[in-house]
Amino acid sequence: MAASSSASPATLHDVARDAGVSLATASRSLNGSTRKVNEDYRQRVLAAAARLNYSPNFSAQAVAKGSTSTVALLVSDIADPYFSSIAAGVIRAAEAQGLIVTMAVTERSTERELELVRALRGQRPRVMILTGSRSDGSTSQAALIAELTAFARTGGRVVLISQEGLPFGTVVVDNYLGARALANSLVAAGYRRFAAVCGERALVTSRDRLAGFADGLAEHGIAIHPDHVVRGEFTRDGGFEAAAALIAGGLDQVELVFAVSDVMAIGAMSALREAGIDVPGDIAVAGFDDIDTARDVTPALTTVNIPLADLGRRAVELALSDATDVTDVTDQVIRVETRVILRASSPPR
Amino acid sequence: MAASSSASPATLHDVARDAGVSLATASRSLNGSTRKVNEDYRQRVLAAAARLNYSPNFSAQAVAKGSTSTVALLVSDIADPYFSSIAAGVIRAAEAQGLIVTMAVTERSTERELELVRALRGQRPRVMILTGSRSDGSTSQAALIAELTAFARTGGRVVLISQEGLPFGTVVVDNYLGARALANSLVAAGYRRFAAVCGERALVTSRDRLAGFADGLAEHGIAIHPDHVVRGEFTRDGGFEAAAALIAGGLDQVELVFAVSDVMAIGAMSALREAGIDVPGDIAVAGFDDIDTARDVTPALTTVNIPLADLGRRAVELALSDATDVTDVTDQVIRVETRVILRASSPPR
DNA sequence: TTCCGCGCGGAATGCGCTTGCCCGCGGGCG
DNA sequence: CGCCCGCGGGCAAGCGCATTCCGCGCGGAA
Repeated sequence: MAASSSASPATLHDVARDAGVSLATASRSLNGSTRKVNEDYRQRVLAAAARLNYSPNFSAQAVAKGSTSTVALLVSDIADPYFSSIAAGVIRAAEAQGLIVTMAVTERSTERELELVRALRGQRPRVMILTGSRSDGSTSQAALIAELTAFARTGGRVVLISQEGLPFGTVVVDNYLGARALANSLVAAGYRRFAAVCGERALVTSRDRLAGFADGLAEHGIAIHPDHVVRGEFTRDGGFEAAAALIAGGLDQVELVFAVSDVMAIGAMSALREAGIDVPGDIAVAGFDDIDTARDVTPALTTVNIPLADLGRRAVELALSDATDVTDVTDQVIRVETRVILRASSPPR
Repeated sequence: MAASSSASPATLHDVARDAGVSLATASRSLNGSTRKVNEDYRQRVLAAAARLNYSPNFSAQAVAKGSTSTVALLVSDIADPYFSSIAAGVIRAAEAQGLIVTMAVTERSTERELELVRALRGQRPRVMILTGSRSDGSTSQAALIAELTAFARTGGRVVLISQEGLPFGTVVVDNYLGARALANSLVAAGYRRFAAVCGERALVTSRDRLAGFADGLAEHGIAIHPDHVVRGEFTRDGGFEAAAALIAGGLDQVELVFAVSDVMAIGAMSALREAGIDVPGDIAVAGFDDIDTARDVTPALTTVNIPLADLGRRAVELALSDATDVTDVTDQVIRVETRVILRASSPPR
């Protein structure tokens, strides 16, 4: 006692000595290998481990067996409910398999994403899950793919969430179809004049949703006036600012504002409220994602449901499923369904 | 090419051979040790590394130098904005120091928390950050402390967020004072009759906030009727149900419902709304935490601000600050300030 | 010209652990 | 009664890397 300051952790060697057995036996007792070990010995080892408060060194184990049991997860912004829900799904599924999750945040920068992938590769994770919308036209895109490919070729599994077309396992949301269905529902509810709050032009997700929505409207001969399509960051504040711009530009007869994500929709609602515009009295709003808070804002937000936690869960399942030591089953695609949810923010007209 | 399937990653050895230098030189070139290495050689090594797409094996590095550069973070529920904001702060601060964050989720179970701490110890993280309210009276509490102590004694740093009294570095929020200040502000705003929506009795955070609030009211000779203190899970749904119970029990002349957390407050607001009770027309609401969505609900939620991301940031700073190889500077306490934020959910009466 | 010291590359050691392999022992079968 | 086989303990060889120490070569001082 007392000497306290910073001893080093007990090693397997210590345990073995304390139990009076060999290293091999200690190792085999503690994580049951294929080999059996005499129950007496096993108990002795377990007791010694407990006595010494032994905790196996994962790094050493990883080095020795040449594989880890970690999952690396890359998200744009963990404070964003969209990502945190997905992360929750990933973590839950991973922990169920005894895997540990390491997480990194790109802050929506593709350069940073590349850096992080490079860094995470050093962990030799079993699985690497990337989420967040791809931006095409990014210069680091090619480098990213190269890095991921290198990782995959050395036995790593890559799964992308919500971004199609890359040669890896993928869990996608049908943004286009979901948005189109939403548009149809809204037209059926009596809306005719729309505005849209979008993310930056390069963001595939934003673009797909806008396209789906526009096409849905087009089926009914309705178009969104170009002036009524505004853009901002793919965040709550981006939605706020875009909506503010929209208001400043004059919303004419706009009846409903479609925001390409719930967080943007919520920002937009705040902007409308601040401008003294009543939602849904003066103008209706709809979003996309069905994040938890969508039902808690007032009026509750009409949106398109995505089973977010499921996205995460299925991503790890997809990653782990591959017993198939494959050439290119690697680019499997799981498509999850969306569902239009009409709430008070878009009452029937 | 083509052979594709699962080669093993390039090792430092490969790089050294490819560059025609020794292992030592390669190592020194790639992560600049104290020793200098001839610029020519260095370039050769760098080139070889790039050519082979080399990525250093962190596990091996960890084993070799006997220390890792990871931070382990334990939260109750990553989808809860309270925790995800803290996590965001932790991750940002950790990444700024070149540390990798591994995350685990306790799902509010103390047994699970213990298991996870045990597991995470195997990672030999530099720092372990636990967040989430302590529940006293838990049987695993002692075992948890033992585990953490063992970890700390072997050189690990433990930091607790928002839970006082344990012999480790701690970042605390003054829940009591914050709630008391809130009570004072609300009384000043003209409120006199209160109800409270709380978490389970054992949750220290919930208890402190309720106590502070009650004492704040007591300063003005006001008390909360025991029937008007309801309990539920420390979640959005818990708040919803507790408020529903409150409503069912009859709210008499209650003017304001204080929920001990914003998520519970938001649940409570939903319950009130569903019961046809107008907020704040019929009844006002206040919460605690100032999560992002507090300002986006309607009416915007009166609450007590906690700089959540800062909590995370300061936790890692505290953990890393200790150059002091100490006996028990380890139980340092950083106290962060709270700030009452009055919003539309509690207009002056 | 000789010697010493310094700068820097390389061989070797070790980190904590897993696992292939050898070997001793006991039991079943011929 | 002897042989063979299988069970299971232990030895030791790594896993990929950092780091210590050794030694070589070169430059400057005497």
